[in-house]
Amino acid sequence: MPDPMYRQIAEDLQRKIESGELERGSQLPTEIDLREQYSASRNTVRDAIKWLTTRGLVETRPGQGTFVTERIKPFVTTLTGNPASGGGEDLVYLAEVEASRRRPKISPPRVEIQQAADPIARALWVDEGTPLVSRHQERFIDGTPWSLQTSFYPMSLVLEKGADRLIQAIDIPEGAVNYLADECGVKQVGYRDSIAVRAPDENEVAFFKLPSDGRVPVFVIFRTGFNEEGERFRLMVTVFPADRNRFVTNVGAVPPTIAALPSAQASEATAEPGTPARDALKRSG
Amino acid sequence: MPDPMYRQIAEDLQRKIESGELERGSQLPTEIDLREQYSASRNTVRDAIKWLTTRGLVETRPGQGTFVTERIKPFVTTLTGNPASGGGEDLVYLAEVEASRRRPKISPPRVEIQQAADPIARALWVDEGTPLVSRHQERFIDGTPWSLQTSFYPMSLVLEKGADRLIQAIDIPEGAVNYLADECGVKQVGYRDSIAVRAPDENEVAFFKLPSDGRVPVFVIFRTGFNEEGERFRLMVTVFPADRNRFVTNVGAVPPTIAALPSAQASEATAEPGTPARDALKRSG
DNA sequence: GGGTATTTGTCCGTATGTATT
DNA sequence: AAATACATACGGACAAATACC
Repeated sequence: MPDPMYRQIAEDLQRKIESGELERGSQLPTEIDLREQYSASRNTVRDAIKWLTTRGLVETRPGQGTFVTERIKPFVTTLTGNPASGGGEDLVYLAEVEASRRRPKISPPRVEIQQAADPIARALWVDEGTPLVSRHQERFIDGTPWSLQTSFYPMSLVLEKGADRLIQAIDIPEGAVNYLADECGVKQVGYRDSIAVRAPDENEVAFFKLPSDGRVPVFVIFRTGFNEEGERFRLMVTVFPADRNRFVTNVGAVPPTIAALPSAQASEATAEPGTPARDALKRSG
Repeated sequence: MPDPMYRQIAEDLQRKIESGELERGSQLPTEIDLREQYSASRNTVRDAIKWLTTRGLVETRPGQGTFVTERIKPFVTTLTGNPASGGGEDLVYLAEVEASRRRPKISPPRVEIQQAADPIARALWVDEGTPLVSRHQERFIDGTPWSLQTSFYPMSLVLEKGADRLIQAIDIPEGAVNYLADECGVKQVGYRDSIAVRAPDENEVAFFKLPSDGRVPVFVIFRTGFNEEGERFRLMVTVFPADRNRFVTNVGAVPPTIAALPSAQASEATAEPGTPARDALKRSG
């Protein structure tokens, strides 16, 4: 039993895209042209295009046409670092981005005092309603939006430990983890990252300029920081668009990251981890 | 200027779902009913449902109806472990799953000899065409498909180091990394994980029983193993459905994982990392 | 800036097929 | 076998965005 017609059209176009017959970034025939090519109605052609759109193969631009999507050069973030300096925080972020010859930018933080709500309270192991400081920052690379980050700290750090700079809407250049260690004696001896993926919400679609149909998911990374007593004193929630980001963790003795070697950077940073898995499975399936 | 009608319908239904007015797993009114409720055509109602479907809020079942999607209890995999025992491989996988009182199952491996193709050759730093052993396994939890894993080893390990069991289609119960260390003196002193997300291919849709429109992405984890000389001797590619998996990495001194404490497991394992970020952004936006 | 042609987006109505109960 | 509900496919009309003259 053959596939429905819109699938046949979509798969034929997919084949042309993957074979290179339709080049990356080039424009597809208009819906009217495709209607004639495939002897189908315009709505059926649109269903085929929608199928390709969901899979990220093409994108439509009102008033212009339908285009084969370009490959985005991914940015690689290393999650394992030095726990005492906050690994993956501002400092590491800036160094890592500059090592790959891109220009980072961080917005000034938006600081708020909140009452701990359910999921955040649970992650920090505090009761709901506990006062928290939240610091929210937008991060850019080469002018394009890259991540949204919100960090949460118990207000007790400010009230009892004197961490006044946490409630000031000013960037902490040396990193909040270093600041807390140096000024307040609260040392981060370890952290745990939890990595998940979900559909973006409206704010994220707008900020990252993602397609409004929500087909591009976002990474959500929860970083819980532990002090010397094994207590949770910090939660950092960072959201990254999944189409332009990779994450790396190193365990044990591992040679230096490729990104640290500018000359070799192009070779691995641009390798798309998606493709080989698919190839491997297809070959062996 | 208001949104198009199908968006208004979709957002009204979304509100009802998130407010609990429409319960998880319950059936929505039929398309005909919705057509009358909202005074729209059936096609417009279908556009609204499609919008909700793309975001994973509802699912349609031909002949039955449209249903609010149930939340899936995620399984958490720890990526950081003991490099010498393969961290995150069979042994750790089984222990971790059993600690959370779920029943794991691993298929016998499908073993093949391949010539290294582009992306895999690059990850292993070998020339294209180099002979490789690939070992492919399907992994299940509680009978449901959980991951697809393919490991690649240079054939030189078999030919020169005598790692004969790599080319036998039999599971290596102690783990391939332990086997290579004990039998062949090839010790894994570290590994690097690369984490990406992409749309599933047809094999993955079929195996994981994902919705065929490809809206549920998959995690792809590349694990590159390094020996004492800092050489890459192993590549493991694992694919997980993104809707039922989370990943955790621990850095520095971190208290034991929640999953290791069966009583407390429910509290954090079921916390959805997606929600708090969204809440946080909404509150502060 | 304005007007026009092109292209995709939205919305309608209808008919028929397919899966499930 | 019949009823129900979603899936596919067609055709038409107008709106909105964009590009170009």
